[in-house]
Amino acid sequence: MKAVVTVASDGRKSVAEPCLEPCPIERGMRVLGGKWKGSILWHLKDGPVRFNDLTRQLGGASKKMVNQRLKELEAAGLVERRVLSTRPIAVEYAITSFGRSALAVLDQLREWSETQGI
Amino acid sequence: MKAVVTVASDGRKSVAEPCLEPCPIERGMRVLGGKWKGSILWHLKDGPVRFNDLTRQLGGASKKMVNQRLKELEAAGLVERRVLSTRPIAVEYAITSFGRSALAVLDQLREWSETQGI
DNA sequence: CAGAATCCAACCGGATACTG
DNA sequence: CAGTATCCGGTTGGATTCTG
Repeated sequence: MKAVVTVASDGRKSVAEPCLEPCPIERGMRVLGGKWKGSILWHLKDGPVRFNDLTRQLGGASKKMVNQRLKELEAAGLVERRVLSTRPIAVEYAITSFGRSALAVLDQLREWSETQGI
Repeated sequence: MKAVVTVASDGRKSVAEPCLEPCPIERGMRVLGGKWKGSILWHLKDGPVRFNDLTRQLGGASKKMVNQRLKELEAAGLVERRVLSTRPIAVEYAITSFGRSALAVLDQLREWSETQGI
């Protein structure tokens, strides 16, 4: 079994062991599912967003929460973290091309939710 | 705020408060996302499946787990529970037309997972 | 601004044993 | 067969405070 070690933008390594679920639905859910992850990705589709802006746009998610999910998304390669050299520091998060490939799925989920009145 | 009270097949009431998230992605995820929920739905697409069969097919999910998720899916109207009058008792779970409407989303998730090698 | 650190209650989910 | 009951360690996530 080969673990996937990812080096995040802050230099720390995270060990994301590959999801061994036989069901592709389940594997996909582990990446896109869960609280906030899909929404975060969705909110980045029109361009990079700053950390605090993102937190506010999600309305109801704590900073801690958003930060955790962002790290997971970054480790999975769906999102990119960029530090802007300003004072005070600004950080923006951008969706990667891989992340963008997931938007089709999310868009259908959005459509489903809306047409079904969820 | 109006809570949605559902009466399950065992007669017990469950109070599923409506998801108030402004983001449709998030609302959809609360219904389809989370561990095993998508997979369960997916495994019912070709016809009703018995409880123990389902548990085995998911491989790795405990009975307790599957049962909980099934109750949630039933409360949300995606799945129907049918008791077959046999000895010993048999129970099968079938996907509803509403549940079937979600299969398109799940199928795209499956395709995404597979093409992206997830 | 963008987090990190800490505390803590609530929930989750596995294991096991039991039931009609 | 299809659950329920109980125990229990681990994780989650909110609130709050602190920092470069």
